[in-house]
Amino acid sequence: MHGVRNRAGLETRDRILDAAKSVLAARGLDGLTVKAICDLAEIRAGSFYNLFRSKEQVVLTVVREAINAVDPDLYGSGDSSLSDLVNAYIRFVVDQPVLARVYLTIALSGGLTDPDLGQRILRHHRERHLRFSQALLRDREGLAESIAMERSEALLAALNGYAFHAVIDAHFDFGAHARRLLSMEPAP
Amino acid sequence: MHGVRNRAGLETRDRILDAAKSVLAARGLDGLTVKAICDLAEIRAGSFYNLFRSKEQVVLTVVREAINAVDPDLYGSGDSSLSDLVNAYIRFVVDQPVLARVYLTIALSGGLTDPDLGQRILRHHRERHLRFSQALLRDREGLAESIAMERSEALLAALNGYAFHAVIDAHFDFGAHARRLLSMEPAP
DNA sequence: GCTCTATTTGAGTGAACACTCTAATTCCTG
DNA sequence: CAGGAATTAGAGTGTTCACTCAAATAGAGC
Repeated sequence: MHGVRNRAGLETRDRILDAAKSVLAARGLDGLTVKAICDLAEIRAGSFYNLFRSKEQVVLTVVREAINAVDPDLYGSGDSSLSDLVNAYIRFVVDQPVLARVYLTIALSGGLTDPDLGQRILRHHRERHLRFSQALLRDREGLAESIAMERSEALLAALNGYAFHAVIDAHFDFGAHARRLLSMEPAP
Repeated sequence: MHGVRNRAGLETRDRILDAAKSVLAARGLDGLTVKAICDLAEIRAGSFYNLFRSKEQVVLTVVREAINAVDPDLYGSGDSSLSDLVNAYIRFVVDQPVLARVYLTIALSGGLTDPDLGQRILRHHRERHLRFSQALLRDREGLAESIAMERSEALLAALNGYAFHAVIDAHFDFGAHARRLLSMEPAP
């Protein structure tokens, strides 16, 4: 067999990524050092650099995971309702607060250091806006497309604003607020 | 006269704060080093530490300035309309994008390193929510207070979400989107 | 012009950082 | 069980960081 040749390496790789996420949650992007990751993963620096080319590569991997987590069925059926999409967002923020914080942090500070990353995040945001618009159009038949674009963009902005609040305030009930946004949408 | 004894020191202090804001805008919180500040302000490290106890103190000073900038008339007449408040927010984000980015960055990463700062930002957010609610109540007579709280909170969240978008996307027209939020509010 | 304080200088310190390298070890494969 | 590749250990490298400090300078008040 060839597939299990690097089994140990894959396990270590997961430990590194888990440790990186924990450190990011506890100490932020500034506190994310290779030493901190290695200490938590109980490995030495040599192993780290055997599996990752740089610390930045670990961050990028975690961010990619965060982006996929917020849109679990990006390549799914494509006929979700608006509340499906909002509920997916709620699940992401509530179940994976660490990744939510990482995502926002990288979006803010990553755009400066790595233009590609900034572009990727913007593209992801535009795709999500499109999905929300299309879902709203399906929910409310007869709604003008321009109005749907406008309303879904505002809804998405409010969700992002609430997500921001949730990240900086552990006591904030993100789920309740997000669901309330849905009920504020004018009925069909 | 005693008041002009430290004139030179005050000038240098301003140069340091201006330089810090420029560096923050160009390179983010990670790129903010004492050396970068001193180079831009054309001073040596000794002068820096003659006027500030630490780099953190400079950051805190800049953040306090940002908080005051977003609420220019915090202790003003207290009878502003909702559009007044939104316009003040727009002016802040459009005219001072540097401070806007700093504010969001600090809110995200600062809460971890300095709990006081996180508390301060949350308190500021709550105060702003109250002002928005009261303005909405004045605009729409007969509106239930709980509904006003809910709607103004959603509006504020959307504004914050749009501000986030503006910070990571230079081409985003924040003013237009923010004003559109106002027109989406149900008429009186 | 003298004095005294505020200010600036610039070399220096130690710690922390990301990352490298070689030798040892583990463990799959044949 | 032997060969070899994958993995790991851990000391080490050079850089950058925030911050210090003794000495030089500047400038206001008498």
